[in-house]
Amino acid sequence: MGSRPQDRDAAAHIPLFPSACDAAAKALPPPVPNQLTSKSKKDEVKMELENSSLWKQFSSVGTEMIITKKGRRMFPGLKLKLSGLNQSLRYILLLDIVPVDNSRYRFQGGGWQVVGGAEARLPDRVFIHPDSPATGAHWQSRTISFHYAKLTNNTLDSHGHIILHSLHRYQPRVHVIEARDVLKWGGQQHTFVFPETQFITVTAYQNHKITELKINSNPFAKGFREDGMNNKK
DNA sequence: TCGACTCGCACTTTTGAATCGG
DNA sequence: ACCGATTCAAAAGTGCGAGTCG
Repeated sequence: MGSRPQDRDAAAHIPLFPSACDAAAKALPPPVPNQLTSKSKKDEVKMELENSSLWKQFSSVGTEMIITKKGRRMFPGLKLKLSGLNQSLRYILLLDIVPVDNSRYRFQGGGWQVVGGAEARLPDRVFIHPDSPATGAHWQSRTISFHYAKLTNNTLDSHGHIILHSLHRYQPRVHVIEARDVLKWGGQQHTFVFPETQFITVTAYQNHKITELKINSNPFAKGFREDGMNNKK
């Protein structure tokens, strides 16, 4: 490990906000309505999902995300590349996760079935990327990762984690907000949605194929791989 | 009774402080 | 005094499975 060169210019941004909190969600302009998608702007701000192939691998099986009381990271995580920003302007990056439909699901017969209506929608929480606000140059010079964001099923959560209902289908969204003045977020907004990052929340994996994929691709789960140290037989 | 959920466990990587060498 | 590399222990991220809850 040792030196991490990207820490050096971490001072180039001013950490003004906690990574996530309700207050920040309220201070925001209302979560951007869907009409602003990446393709709709003519100034060509672009976002690319860097680990798209991994996401698609999961998506083709039916991505499941564990949610826990204390908060669980997403795997795969969102790894993004930004381009088309003004090098010297400051931007804030946000992650939010919105319901895809009004249904509750159950895994049966090898697939996901709708078994009823969704739970009441909870107050939206956003995850503010810890580098925010930072210059366009900063965002464009590296892979942007939201792996610090955590998901929880605890509706009373006080850690600022994103609160979701189990067994519901969700779609992550990333917002890029121009912040000319750190206190005024009124600038242009861009919202990016990658359909392959859609997932269903669970408290325990339902589809064994997803478990396999996670074990084989998440380094923390290495201990469960068959070729790993853990095959005690 | 049963599906959804919780918790402790073994195993893993990551983090960060201390130490060393030049 | 400085800087980078190395070491090492603590912290934190995994799925599992037994147990709990409603």
